Amino acid sequence: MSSIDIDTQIQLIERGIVDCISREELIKKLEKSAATGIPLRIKAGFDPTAPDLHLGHTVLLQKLKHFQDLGHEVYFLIGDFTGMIGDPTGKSETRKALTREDVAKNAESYKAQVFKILDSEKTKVVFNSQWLATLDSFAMIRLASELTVARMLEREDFKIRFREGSPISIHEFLYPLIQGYDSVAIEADVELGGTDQLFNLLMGRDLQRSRNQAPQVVLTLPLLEGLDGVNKMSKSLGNYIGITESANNIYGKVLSISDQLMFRYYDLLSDLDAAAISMLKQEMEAGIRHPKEIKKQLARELTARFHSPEAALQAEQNFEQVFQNGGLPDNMPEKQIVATEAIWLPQLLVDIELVSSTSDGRRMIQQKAVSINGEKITDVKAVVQPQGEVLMKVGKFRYCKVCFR
RNA sequence: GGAGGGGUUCCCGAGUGGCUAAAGGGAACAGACUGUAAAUCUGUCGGCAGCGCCUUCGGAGGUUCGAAUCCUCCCCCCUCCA
Repeated sequence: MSSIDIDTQIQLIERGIVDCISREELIKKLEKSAATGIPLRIKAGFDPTAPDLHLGHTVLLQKLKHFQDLGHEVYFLIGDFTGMIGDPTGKSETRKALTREDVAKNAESYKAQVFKILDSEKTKVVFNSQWLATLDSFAMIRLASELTVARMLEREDFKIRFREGSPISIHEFLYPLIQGYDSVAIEADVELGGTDQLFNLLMGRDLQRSRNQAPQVVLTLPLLEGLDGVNKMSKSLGNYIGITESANNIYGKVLSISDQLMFRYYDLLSDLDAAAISMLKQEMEAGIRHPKEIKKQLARELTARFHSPEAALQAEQNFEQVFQNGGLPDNMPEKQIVATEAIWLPQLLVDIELVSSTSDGRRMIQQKAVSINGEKITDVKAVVQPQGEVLMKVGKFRYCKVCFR
């Protein structure tokens, strides 16, 4: 398919991946594709409930893009059917069933975000309800007969929960089964997923084999740690950088990560090659470059990726102005407040959503975190006269311009 | 079906009649120090115009001057036996 030689292709594909099962099969598939001109089918599944993509997702999306750059075809699978079962990996919350409208809406939202990275020409968006909704119970039981409980318990997550006596619902066993069946349905050549998906991905191979298909090659990618540097990046933990966030947010959040985490982000997210990254590391360790400068470079790169180089520079200027020089942002949230009488400060803070309750506001004032027009307020009984515009600030990050009317 | 253990504030987890808005840890937030990094130190961490009042310990009732703690019924989870 691609005119690039196989070695170069493999090199690109293998960059940053954790598992490749198996390399030989991958090479064979690439060779065959090159010979026949038929692109490989690259599968990756996504949960239909969370259409807010963050940097963690982009690790996988970038890899899909690599395949597209090599001429292959991406099957972007939205698990609208499996979403109703709930992936047992990690959180065990039962998910509520989504309506058809929800799914359609989420899919649109996905597309808008995903094509910031993927090439829409080489992407097929598919829904697994297409083939799963018509799978009757007879077929389902037949599918279940292809696996054993012992095989299921090989999976780390199940093994641990079984050993500890935590509940495992029967339907959770169905999830890997169905995900594997998806691979059969679209005759995937390669499936990508996070390292936590390894078991599910391998299940696809098993089922494809038992149905006389060539087993898919499984590639796993590392899970990106969130801003806390400990847990994996996820929306529910609030430790994420969303790809649709403002340039200022992306830039600022990247700069707030720890130095240690910074190189992890370089490794997993940057377009710089390994040599360039280790050079940066050396420069930092030798004291030639300040870690903050290196972090700024990363922040610029990532901000530019989801916005533009110009926007990234602007975000940097904004950052320097606001946080390094203690200035004010160019555009901050504004709130209109209608009032005729003086407002008790904690109440005002609640009204403009800078704090969650007046008790909280009172605490912030006691902790010297509140300022009005740059002036620290320490009296919890303070009131604000409703005139003109005032700049309210709580802590380092919470700003609001209040316009009284 | 039988026997036993358990559900506490964002999370983990103490608490078995008043001194308990509830120990301790984590997370989070604020302040100091800084590079909006890490580490560290200090403080806060249910609500309320606040030294007092109100709402919280799976749910609903009850006993008591007083209940997270005792009783009754219900819901949910776990373990062992079948």
